[in-house]
Amino acid sequence: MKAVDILNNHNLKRTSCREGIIEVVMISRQALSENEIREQLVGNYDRTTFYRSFKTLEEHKIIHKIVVDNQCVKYALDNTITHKGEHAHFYCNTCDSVQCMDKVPIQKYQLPDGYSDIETEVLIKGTCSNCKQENN
Amino acid sequence: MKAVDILNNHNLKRTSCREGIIEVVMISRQALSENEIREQLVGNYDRTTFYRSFKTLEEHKIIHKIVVDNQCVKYALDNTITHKGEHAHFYCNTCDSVQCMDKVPIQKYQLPDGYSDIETEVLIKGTCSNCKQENN
DNA sequence: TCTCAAATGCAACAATGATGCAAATGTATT
DNA sequence: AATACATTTGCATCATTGTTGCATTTGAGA
Repeated sequence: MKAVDILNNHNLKRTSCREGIIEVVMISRQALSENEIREQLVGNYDRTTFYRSFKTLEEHKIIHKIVVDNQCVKYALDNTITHKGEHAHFYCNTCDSVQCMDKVPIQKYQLPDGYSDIETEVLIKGTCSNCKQENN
Repeated sequence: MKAVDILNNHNLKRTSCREGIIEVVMISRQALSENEIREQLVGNYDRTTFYRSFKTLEEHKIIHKIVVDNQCVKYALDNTITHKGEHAHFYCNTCDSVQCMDKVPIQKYQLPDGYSDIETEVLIKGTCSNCKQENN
């Protein structure tokens, strides 16, 4: 699926900023921060445009946001595009990267009476395979 | 355990700001934001002092931070004080409250080869028991 | 090509995280 | 109880991020 098709499917205008963001996020194996995405984009966009593009893409479930700590926000393609289901996220303490763990499904949690869950976010922090190798 | 004792145990100076924060957090059944804590404090402290107090208390594992979305940060007593172990957090979409689910332990996730986990954060979003009742 | 809603760029503001430094304060010692 | 010193505070200041209003520009259908 191409970025343009995704935009069309969602009745979103094809603007170079949106198209660029989707393409960058689609290629990357890791979730990317706003700045990491900006660096890989061809055009130069105003911060507001960028911000609003993220918001739009997120609202249409084309990308999803992963918040590690406050002040550390990353974006990745959404499940509805990748068709890989709900998954845990991994944050590497060493290289600060964030990855969608497509093979690690979210487990079910039993809540006390009266509580109902709609969505569960799992963030696993540790050392990624890349950084582990470097220690050997 | 009193706030003063906690500070002493960690070799931290007993300042009214730190003492106040611990007391407020200790009493509350819910995790509280910076502003919610400030409102309940007697004294009036500079924002920087406040910020640095949180940082110190967090570093000494007296309180812990729960990040819901970026821009939504709450604080609660840490496990090392409550002795209740690692637990999931619950965020109520309706009333915006955050609670430590002491009875909901973190489950183990099987990671791909090469990845090692140090810590797992689980945030369950939904409707809390209070808000559910109100719908009846 | 024209039209119009939608998106962009710019200005501006709020909230939050963070640091340097002088003044004030907590605590151990005398 | 007074002193001394390291720690903490308050203030100024700055960077980053989230957010909104508005005039201009642009995408896409007629």
